[in-house]
Amino acid sequence: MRIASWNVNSIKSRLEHVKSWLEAHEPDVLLLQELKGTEFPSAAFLEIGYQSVAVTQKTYNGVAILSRTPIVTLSTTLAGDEADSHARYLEASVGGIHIVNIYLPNGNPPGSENFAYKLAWMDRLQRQMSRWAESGTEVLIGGDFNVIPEDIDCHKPESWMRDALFQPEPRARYRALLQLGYTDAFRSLHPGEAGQFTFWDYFRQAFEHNRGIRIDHFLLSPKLAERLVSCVIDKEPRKQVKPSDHTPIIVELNL
DNA sequence: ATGTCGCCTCATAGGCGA
Repeated sequence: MRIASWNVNSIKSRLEHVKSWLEAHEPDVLLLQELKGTEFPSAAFLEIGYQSVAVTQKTYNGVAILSRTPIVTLSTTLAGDEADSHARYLEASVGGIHIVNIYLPNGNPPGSENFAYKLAWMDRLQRQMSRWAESGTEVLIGGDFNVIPEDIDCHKPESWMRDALFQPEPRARYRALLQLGYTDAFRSLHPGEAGQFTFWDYFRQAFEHNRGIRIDHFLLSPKLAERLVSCVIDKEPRKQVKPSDHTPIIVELNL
């Protein structure tokens, strides 16, 4: 089973990019983040053989799961805050696999209300992942985590020192997720490999110089991690005209 | 501080979020 994740930075602006990528790669499942609008073009994806479930809001955020087989929605909200109305979480069962798509808050600037919301969101995610670990629920969590896990995951730590994605607090929380027994699929298969990024700023020709960060991740529960075959970043979509600032990451599991 | 996108509106320019 191949599962991909892609922050598209507006599905309206990126519909043709996503469709052509799906037709070329035919993943079983695609997780999308940052849809940026209430309209989701489910009919356009159905035409090319993908069913979909989307959680949307006006202007901001938004996540969707696309699949060639039926999707059973389990939850559209992350537990722990009834007042949180952001469209950032979608939990589903697809082909017998428990899949969670997240768009973790950006949190900039550090020290702001946004930053506090990010940390609280990560605490809620940790509690949920802890419950799954305790109950032995095998689950894959994928998406835009908005966390640069280690120094090796950015081109130059100095450039990200003042950014929320690189602060000690979110990084400590990301490590805490791993300590619960989850595996960072990409890093486990590519230990010590530098220069592997999923996001590059639009400005200053960041992509051309490979000045990026690795913030789109797949975390696997123990038994799924045993089934991990490959995890690759496809840089090709980032080279296209009018690209998203993120590019897809694809994980393969032998089920 | 800046760079560049995409969205929205007290809309055709500017603010916000990323």
